[in-house]
Amino acid sequence: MTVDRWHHFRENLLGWYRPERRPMPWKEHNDPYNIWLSEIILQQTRVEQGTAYYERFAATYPTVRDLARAPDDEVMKLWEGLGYYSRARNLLKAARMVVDQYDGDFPDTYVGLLKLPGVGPYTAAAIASFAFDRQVAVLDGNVYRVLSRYAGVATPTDSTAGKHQFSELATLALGEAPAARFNQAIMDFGALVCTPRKAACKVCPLAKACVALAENRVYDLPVKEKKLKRRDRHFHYLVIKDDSERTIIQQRSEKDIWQDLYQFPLLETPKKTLASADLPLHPDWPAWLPAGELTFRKRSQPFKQQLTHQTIYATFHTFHWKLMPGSGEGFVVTQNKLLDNFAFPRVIAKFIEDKRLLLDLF
DNA sequence: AAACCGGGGAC
DNA sequence: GTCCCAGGTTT
Repeated sequence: MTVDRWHHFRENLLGWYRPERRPMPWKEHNDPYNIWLSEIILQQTRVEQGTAYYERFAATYPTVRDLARAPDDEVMKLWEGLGYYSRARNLLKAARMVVDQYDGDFPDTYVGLLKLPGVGPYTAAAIASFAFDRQVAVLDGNVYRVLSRYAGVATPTDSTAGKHQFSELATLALGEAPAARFNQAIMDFGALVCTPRKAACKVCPLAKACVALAENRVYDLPVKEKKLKRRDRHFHYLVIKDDSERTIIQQRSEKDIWQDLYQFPLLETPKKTLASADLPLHPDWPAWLPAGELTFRKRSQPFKQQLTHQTIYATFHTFHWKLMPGSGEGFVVTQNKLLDNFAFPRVIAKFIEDKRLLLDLF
């Protein structure tokens, strides 16, 4: 790929770009806090899905100091439903680091930004260029696709060699172009023109020099080498009610999915089938829960929750406990109406929502 | 280098 | 069903 071809790439990409073609609230800002907030929310998340969350976070926490003093549970609740919850934990850690160690000012270099938890190569480049006008190229899923096709590079993008090679290509492509505008442009271009399927090659301003198009390899690029492996998991939740509109929840602490979110007491089994009457025999049945004092009420149909690497089948077993204690080790007794204050995995939030619609519980 | 971490939407 | 999304961290 010659210098001339990257010049052509740059000029035609910038000629194509119109910021208003893909409106985003954070395009109106150039302050690091709003840029950082939007970039964390958008990691592995579609713009359409993340925008509402960004609006809520920006309204609730107008400055990094507001965010830094927010309670953990409140931030997790605001993040509920967005997934990849380590982002929310790192969001708070980073906000507190900026306030405590940087006097409320974000680092203004790529390397400095990389020190913040939850900020990797992409996000550091995005903030450095958008907020501080640094000359660094972003490398996200859109950029991999656009560059691999334009240059005809089949090196797997999820390999170490691929990340290196495409990082160099991105820097070549950027050249001396205005970095913020170029980075916005190439990502919008990947999202609107050079899309994974049904790419708009017939109207593409880069078609003339696109290697993949010339060699009819558009849909063979980019290449990924890792295959997706899935496993099934079967969760049995214990929904325990008493006579005064209370129920029992606990916070997940294991290094597993949904860390720090809340749930009903959980028993996991290798197989889908498990009679409600056999639940107390499960090795993980809580020691603080006297099976003899519980009355079984009903079991739900399995709820299916598809995650990227796991398929969760969740069954909810409802019991009545007449003499429920007020508190205990490792669990929380809460009024049903206060469940709204806790962040739950989607599958549990859906169960609660269903029950409320049926005026059945909660 | 490989595994792990969510949820939703397009096809 | 499969793939992808304004990726990052841990093992």
